[in-house]
Amino acid sequence: MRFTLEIEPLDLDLTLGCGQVFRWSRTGRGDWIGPIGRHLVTLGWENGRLSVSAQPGETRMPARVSEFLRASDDIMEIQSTLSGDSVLSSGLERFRGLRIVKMDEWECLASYVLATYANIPRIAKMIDEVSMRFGHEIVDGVRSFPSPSDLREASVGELQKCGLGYRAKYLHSISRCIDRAEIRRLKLLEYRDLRRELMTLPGVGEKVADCVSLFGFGKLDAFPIDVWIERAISRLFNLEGSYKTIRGFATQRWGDFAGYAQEYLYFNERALAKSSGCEFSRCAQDQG
DNA sequence: GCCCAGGAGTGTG
DNA sequence: CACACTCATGGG
Repeated sequence: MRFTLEIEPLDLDLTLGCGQVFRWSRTGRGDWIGPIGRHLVTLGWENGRLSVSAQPGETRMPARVSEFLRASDDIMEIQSTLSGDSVLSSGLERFRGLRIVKMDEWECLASYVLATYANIPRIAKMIDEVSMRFGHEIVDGVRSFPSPSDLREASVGELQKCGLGYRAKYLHSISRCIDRAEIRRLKLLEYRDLRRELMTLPGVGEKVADCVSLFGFGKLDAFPIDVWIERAISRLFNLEGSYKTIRGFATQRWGDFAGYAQEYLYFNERALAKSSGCEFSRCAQDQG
C-alpha cells in the first residue's frame, strides 16, 4: 500500500538518523526504511508530502505512521516556547524538522537496556542480531523485534551470542518481568511514577528509564542525560553535578518540553564533535 | 593497540 | 550523599 501524509515540519535525516531509533536506514535516494511493528515501511518525499509505502494488510498504517512520527506535536509551539530560553533561542530553527519518535514501548525498553555503554553502530548491530535470531520474518531478510514471549525462548548464552555482553542477562530477565498486561498498566502512569517503576527492572537505571519514558511512552517532560548531554550542559550552562542535579535544572528550565530540549542539545553537541555544529549561545552570566 | 560508548549494579567512605 | 570499581565488547 502507498499513501501520503502531511506531517510538518519533518526532517527524516534528523529524526531517524542517529540516536532515537536504531533500526532505520537511509537509502541512496534519501528515503528511510525501517519496521513499524511487523510491517516494513519506506518513508520519502513526493511533491512536498511525506510518502509512505508498506506491504498491504494493515489498514491502520496511516495512523500508525502518524503516531510513530508524533504528527500531533505542535513543533511551532514547542520551538516558540523554547526560544524564550536565552541559550537555546539562537540555534533552534536548525532543528525544526527534528521530531521525537513514539516507539513501541517494549521495543524501546529492550533497545535502551541494550544501549548502555555502547556506541550507536554497535547498538544497531545488537538489536539487529537479536531480531534476526528471535524475531519473526516480515519480509525477506528482515525480522520484527522479538516480543517478550519470543525472548523467553532464549537462554542467556544464546543472547550473548548476539554480542550483547553483560547486557544479555538484563534482557533475559526483563523479558520475564514484562508482558502486554504490564505494558498496558505502565501506559496509565504519569512520568514520575512510570520512571520509578521502570527503574525497578534489572538493567534499568535513571538514564534508561528516562529514554524509555520519552521515546517509548511519549513523556515529553522526561530528560535523559548521557555523556553528550552532560557535556552540553557543562559547556553551555557551566553546570556539572549528579544526574538528579542536572535533571532538576532541566525540569525547572524546560518543563513539559524538556524532552525536545534534550534532543536539540544532544544533536547539537554531537554535531559539534564532528565540527559541523551550529552552537547554541552560552549562558550570558557564564561568558567571559 | 588505544580510547570510547544514549550505564547499571554494587560496594565503600 | 560521593566516588570507585566491575561488567563485556565492538567501532572508530
